[in-house]
Amino acid sequence: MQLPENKQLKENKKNLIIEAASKVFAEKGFSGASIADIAAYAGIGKGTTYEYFDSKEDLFFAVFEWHVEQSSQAATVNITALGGPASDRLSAMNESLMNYFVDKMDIFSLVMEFWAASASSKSREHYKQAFKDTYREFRGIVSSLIQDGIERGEFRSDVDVAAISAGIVGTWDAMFLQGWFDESFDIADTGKKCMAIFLKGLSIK
Amino acid sequence: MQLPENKQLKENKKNLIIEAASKVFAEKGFSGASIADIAAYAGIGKGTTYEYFDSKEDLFFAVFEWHVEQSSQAATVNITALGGPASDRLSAMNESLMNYFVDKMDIFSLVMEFWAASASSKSREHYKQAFKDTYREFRGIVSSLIQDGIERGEFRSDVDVAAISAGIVGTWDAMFLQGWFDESFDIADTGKKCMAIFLKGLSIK
DNA sequence: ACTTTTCGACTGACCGGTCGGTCAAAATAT
DNA sequence: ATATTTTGACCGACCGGTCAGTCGAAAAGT
Repeated sequence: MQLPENKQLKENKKNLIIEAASKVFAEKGFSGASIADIAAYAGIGKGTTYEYFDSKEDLFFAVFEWHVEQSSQAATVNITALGGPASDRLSAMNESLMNYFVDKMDIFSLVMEFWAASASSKSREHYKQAFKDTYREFRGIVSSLIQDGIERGEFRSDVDVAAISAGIVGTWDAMFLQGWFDESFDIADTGKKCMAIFLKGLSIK
Repeated sequence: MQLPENKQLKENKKNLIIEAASKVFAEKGFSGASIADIAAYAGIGKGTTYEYFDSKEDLFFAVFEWHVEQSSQAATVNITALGGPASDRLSAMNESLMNYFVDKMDIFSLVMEFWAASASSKSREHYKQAFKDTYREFRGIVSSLIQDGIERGEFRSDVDVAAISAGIVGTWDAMFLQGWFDESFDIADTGKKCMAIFLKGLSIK
């Protein structure tokens, strides 16, 4: 089979470019990074980039999707299988996401570039929609866990599940934002304590 | 007195430019906005802009400081005077900030541009420092309120005040982020409910 | 041989920042 | 009161540099 092999190669090079672009965009921002920079970093010619992506915007969006995919995996890994108390699973999810991002704090600058793209890029609506879906997905996962906890009699049933889910998901953004600006801010520790407060508020007593 | 009147005029025009720049930057982002755009929007010549600001970067930073000032006022107004229960004052602060931003949701795109500037602008350290200070200020205000509540016997004393403050302050960012992407997300309502959870977690019982 | 992929020189649009000229009003002289 | 000079805010044409995207030629693959 040649075609798949061909496709495979294509796909590999595409990923190579995306990873290079990810680094360079993270370093210099969307506007600050030039296609020439990215191509040089990837060790290819400038023109080659355009064999795989139609435009700079297009490449940037591909980088975006790639990272959405990655973090979505970090969120769900180790959680879905596990069948213990809901509070344990929420804590596990919390820890998994914290660790994922603390490890790659350097790419958090990209997240801010993506947010900005949702506000003023040419394809802002495209980014907005993708973020909207992603946040919904994350809130959905948390909601299910909370709902499960309620049904097990672990959590109070008079809480607004959607609101708390938004709060918990939001706390992740919040921790990274504050950690980004302040090196002395302990992201993982503060995140854990915030989760504890949420769990205390949810607890049946 | 001639000099102050002169200064006054200067100051007025500076503000005029800042406000125009604020609109245009919010609309098109830092890179997308041209000085020509901004000058046209302000109804002045391009060259005039440079009588008041050294560079585009400089102007953008002025816009940033202007908004930091504004939101800082929105945070503290109605709170410092009031002497009721700490939980009431926290709720008041929550509501004041929510209302301030919900009213001017359109400028939230600027916030994201500022965040991005802290990551990849030429003067990223400048922005980072300013954000660090601002977040510390906000966390400080919340901390004092919580501390006060603990001393009044309103709140439990075995909580990590700094962590909860970070959580509460972070929730504001979080609500606006999620509201930004999703029109059907009720920022004010969800914010209120999250604050309620935090207060429940803090409550002496 | 010929097809596919890679490449980087080139182009044209764009834009930040400069600068010499203009003009109205303030200061000064008569 | 009127004429003359000085000032500096204001302007936009212009310059120099940058960079996304193109394209034809060279290299690699088959």
